[in-house]
Amino acid sequence: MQLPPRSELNRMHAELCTAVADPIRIAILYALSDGPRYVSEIREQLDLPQSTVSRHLAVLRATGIVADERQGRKVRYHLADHRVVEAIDLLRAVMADRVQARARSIKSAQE
Amino acid sequence: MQLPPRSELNRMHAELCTAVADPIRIAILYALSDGPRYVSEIREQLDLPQSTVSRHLAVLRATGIVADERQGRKVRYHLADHRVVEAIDLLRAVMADRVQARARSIKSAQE
DNA sequence: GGTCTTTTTGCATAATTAGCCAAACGCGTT
DNA sequence: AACGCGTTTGGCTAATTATGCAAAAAGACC
Repeated sequence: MQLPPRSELNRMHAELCTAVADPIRIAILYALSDGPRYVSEIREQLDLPQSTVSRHLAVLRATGIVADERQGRKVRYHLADHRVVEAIDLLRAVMADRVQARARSIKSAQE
Repeated sequence: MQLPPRSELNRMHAELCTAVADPIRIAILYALSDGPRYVSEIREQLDLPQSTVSRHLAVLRATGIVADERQGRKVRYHLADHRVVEAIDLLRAVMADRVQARARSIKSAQE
């Protein structure tokens, strides 16, 4: 099998990025980074309609970022690859730096 | 100044992720990871309409991922924070592993 | 089979985004 | 000031995505 062309790889790459580019999905990923969770636990923690949580989990599942396993009538989700959380942590650090820099500049402008 | 609530941080975080969640922007970021580039160079390398490249650069600029500086009539762009490329590299590795795993499973199914 | 619990899905609506062409803008040159 | 080059933006269309409610599925238990 030959490798896909670079543009195709970029498309798949973007698909992966798109999956983590949502506030709710980010919250879900951080919840899962502490360990496996049932859908109901996530729903409770985020205080969102069941269907909303389920859809977002479906997006993450479709891209292979998380995996699920039935446990009786519940479904438990867990991270499939921890590097995804590492990646969004990196971006979060970038963002945190920016927020902090902005706070500093506001403060100095007030003095 | 007090920190924004977590949901607000997640929203900003997602904004950052959204900015990198596009095949063209990923290609641009990789081009810039080698060093600063003029818009015309990027346009040429990616073989896209000028306006398309410009819009994507505007998205990256708006989120602070890249910065620009005029050089005569040209505009040169460069990465503002190298960690963004590190982050997408991590995701690219995850994707590459998945592509490879799929290739292996196809191959073994053919045997 | 009927019922309760947990999760997913159908459907309709609202909002966001990409894309291109053509017009405008900014800057250097004559 | 007129022209040319490089870049951005206005305006429109097409496509994608999120959302919530209500209905359906899947499993456990009687």
